[in-house]
Amino acid sequence: MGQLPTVEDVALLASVSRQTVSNVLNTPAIVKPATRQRVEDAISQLGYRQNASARRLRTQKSSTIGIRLDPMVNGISGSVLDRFLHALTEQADARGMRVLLFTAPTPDEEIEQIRRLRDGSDVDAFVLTATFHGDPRTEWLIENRVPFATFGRPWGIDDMNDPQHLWVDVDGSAGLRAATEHLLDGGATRVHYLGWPSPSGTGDDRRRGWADAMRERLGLDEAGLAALHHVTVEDVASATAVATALLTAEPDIDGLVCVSDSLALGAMIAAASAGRPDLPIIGFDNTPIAQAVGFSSIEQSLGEVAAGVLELLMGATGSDLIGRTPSPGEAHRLVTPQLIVRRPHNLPI
Amino acid sequence: MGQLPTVEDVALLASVSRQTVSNVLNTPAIVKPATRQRVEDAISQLGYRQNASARRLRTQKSSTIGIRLDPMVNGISGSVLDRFLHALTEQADARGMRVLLFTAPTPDEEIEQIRRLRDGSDVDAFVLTATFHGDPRTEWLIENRVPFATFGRPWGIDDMNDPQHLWVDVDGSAGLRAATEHLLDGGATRVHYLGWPSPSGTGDDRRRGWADAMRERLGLDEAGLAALHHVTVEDVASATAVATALLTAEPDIDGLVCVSDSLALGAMIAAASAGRPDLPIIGFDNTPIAQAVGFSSIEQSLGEVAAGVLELLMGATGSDLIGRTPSPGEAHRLVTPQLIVRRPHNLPI
DNA sequence: ACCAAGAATTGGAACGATCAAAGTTTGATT
DNA sequence: AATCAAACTTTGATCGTTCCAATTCTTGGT
Repeated sequence: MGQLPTVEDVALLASVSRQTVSNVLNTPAIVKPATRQRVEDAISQLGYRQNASARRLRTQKSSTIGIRLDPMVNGISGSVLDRFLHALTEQADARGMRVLLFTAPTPDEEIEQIRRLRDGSDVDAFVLTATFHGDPRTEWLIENRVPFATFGRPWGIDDMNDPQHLWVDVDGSAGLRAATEHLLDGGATRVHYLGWPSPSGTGDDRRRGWADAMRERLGLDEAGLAALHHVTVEDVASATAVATALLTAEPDIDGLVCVSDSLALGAMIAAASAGRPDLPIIGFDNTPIAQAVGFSSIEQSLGEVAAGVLELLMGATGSDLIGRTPSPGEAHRLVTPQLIVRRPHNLPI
Repeated sequence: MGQLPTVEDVALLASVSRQTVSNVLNTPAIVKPATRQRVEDAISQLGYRQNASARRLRTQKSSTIGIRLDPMVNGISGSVLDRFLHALTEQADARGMRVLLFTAPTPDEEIEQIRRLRDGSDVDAFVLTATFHGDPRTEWLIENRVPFATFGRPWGIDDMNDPQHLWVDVDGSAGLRAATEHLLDGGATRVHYLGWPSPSGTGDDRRRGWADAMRERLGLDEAGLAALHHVTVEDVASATAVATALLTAEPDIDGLVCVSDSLALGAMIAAASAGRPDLPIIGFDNTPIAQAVGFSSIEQSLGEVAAGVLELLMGATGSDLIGRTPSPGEAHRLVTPQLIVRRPHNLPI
C-alpha cells in the first residue's frame, strides 16, 4: 500500500511502453485491440488512476469549469442557482470535467478571481450567472479570450447576437405566455400581472409573454394592458401590500400571473386574507415554496440549461473545450420552461 | 502577450535564481528583505502567477477540498447547504484552498467518486454533509486515511468521540432551549413541540432542548412532556394537518416550537386558518421562508461551521492540511445557534 | 522474395514548480 | 588576518504525464 501506481508501472506489467499506455488512455483507436486489452487489464489489476496534476501540467488544461457562488443566493429564488449547480456538476462529470467554486463580492473582484484561477491554470472555462445590463465581466472575458458561457442572455441589444458570447437562457416570455393562456383557457378574462419595476431585462421579458397573450386573445391595447399591470420589488411583504390594494380596487380580477414565486407568495397571502383563496395565482421558478404552499409556477429546466452551457463550451458530445468559434447561429440557446399546475392551494381558506 | 511568465522569468528579471523566487513565495522569512523586495517587484511587474498544476505535481497536494452537492438539496431547507457552501468557499479561499464539487446519487457511489478524486490527486480533503446513523462513508474514509471533516456529528454513540472523526455541528438542543425559554419568558406556559418521528439524530437532539427547558422551568415530567409533543414528517401539508388538529384539541396552547421551518410554515398556515394568527411559532434554520412569512427561527451560523471545519482540517491558521492527529479534545466543535425573533407575522390575520 | 506505405510502438524531452544538497557570501570571534 | 558558523543562493534532479520524432512491425502489390 505504498505509492500509487504510475503509467510506468502499468507499462511494465503490460510489457509495453509508457506512451502506449498513454495512447490507450487518450486515443485508444490507434492502439491494436490485443495490446489495448492487455494494457486495460494491467490498469485494472493495479488500480491505476491518472494523476490529474501531471496531466494538466503537460496538456496545459485543467478540465475544470469555474463558477462563482452568488452572494445573493439567499431569498426564495436562491434554490434556482442551487439546482443549476447540481445539474452542471453532474453533466460536467459525465464529460470528464470538474466544477470549481469561487466567491467574489463585486464584479470587479470576480474578474480578479477569474484572472487568478486562469493564470494559475486552475480553470479553463467559466460559467457566469446573473448577467445584467452592461455587465463588465463578459466584456473582459471576451477581450482576454477566456472561454466562458453565461446562464442568462446579455441585456444589451448589440451583445445579444454576438457569436463570441455564448449564452443559454430560459424563455421567460414563453413561460408567462403559457401561464396566461392556461388561465384564459380556464375561462378567465381579467388576468392581471404583478411584476418588477422596469427596466429589468428578465422582468420585461416575462411581462411581454403575458402582454402578448392578452393582446392576441382579448384584443387589448396598451392602455388596457397598463390597467392590469402592477409593480413591486422582489419582497414578499411588499407584494402582499400591493396585491391587497389590487384586490380591493379590482374585485372582478379572475387570475394573476407573477414574475416570481416571491411575489406570488405575497399575492397568495393577500388573496387568502381578502377572502379570495381560490383566485388562481401563478409564480415563476417553481421553488420549494410554490410546492409547499401549493400554487402553480413556471419551472425552468435547469438540466437543459446546464446541458446547453456545456454543449456551447465543449461541442455536442466533446470532452474537450472547443475553440472559440461557434457558428453564429449556434452560439445561443433559449430553453422553454414548463408550467406546473397545482391545485388546490394549501393556504387557509 | 505570448507565454505566461514562469519562476525562471521572474528570477531573471530580479537577478536571482529560481529557488530564491520559490523561497519568496513559500518561505519568505528565510530571504533577506532587500532581495525579497526585488523579487516581489519583479513578480508584480511581470504579473507572474504560480502555476497550480506544476506546484501540485511537485508537492503532491492539490490544495483542494471536495464536497458533494447533495441531491436532496430541494426543499425549504435546501438553502442551508447553499449558505454553508458559500461560507466554506470564501474561507477556504482565504487559506489558499479551493472547493471542488461533485455529485453522487448514493453513499456507495459517493465513495467511488471520492476514491477517484483522491487517486487522481485532484482533491486532498473532503467535507461531508448530511451524516446519518451508520454512515458508511466516514468508516471508509477513516480506514483509507483520507483526510475529512463532517458538518454534522456522527450519530452512533461510539463514534461521537472518535478523535479520527473530525466534526462540527450545530447545537440544536441549545437552539430549541433558547426558543422555548424565549416563549416562557414571554409568559407562555403551554409551549408545544412539533417534531420529526424518532429516531432521528438531529430531531431527537432538538427535541431535547425543548424538553429540558420545559422540565426545568415548569417541572414537567415525561408524561407531561409527551402530552405537548407532536410528530409529523418534513412536509408543509402534513404539518398543516397535524397543527390544525392540535389547535382544535388544545385550545389553550400559547406557544409552538418546531424542529424545522417547513413544519413551522405548516403551523403558521394552520394557526392563521384557525383564527390564532398571533400564536407564537418558532422554526429552525432561518430559511428565506421564515424571513418572508415573518416567523421567528433559529439561525445556524454557517460561517462558524465552515470556519470550524477548516480549522479542524488545517489547524487554527494554517494553510496546509494538518496531519491526522488532532488532540482528542480538539476533534469536535459544537456551534451555538441564535434565535432570530420576528414580529409581526405577515400571514393574513 | 522485395519494397514501399502505413500502422503500431518506442525512448527522449518537456510542462513549471519544489526539494535536496552543494556552494557562496556575510559577519562575528579568536 | 584567519577561522568558523550562520545565512543565503545556486544547481541539478524530480513529480507523472503527454508530445515529438524516430523506429520497428505489418501488410499487400509486383
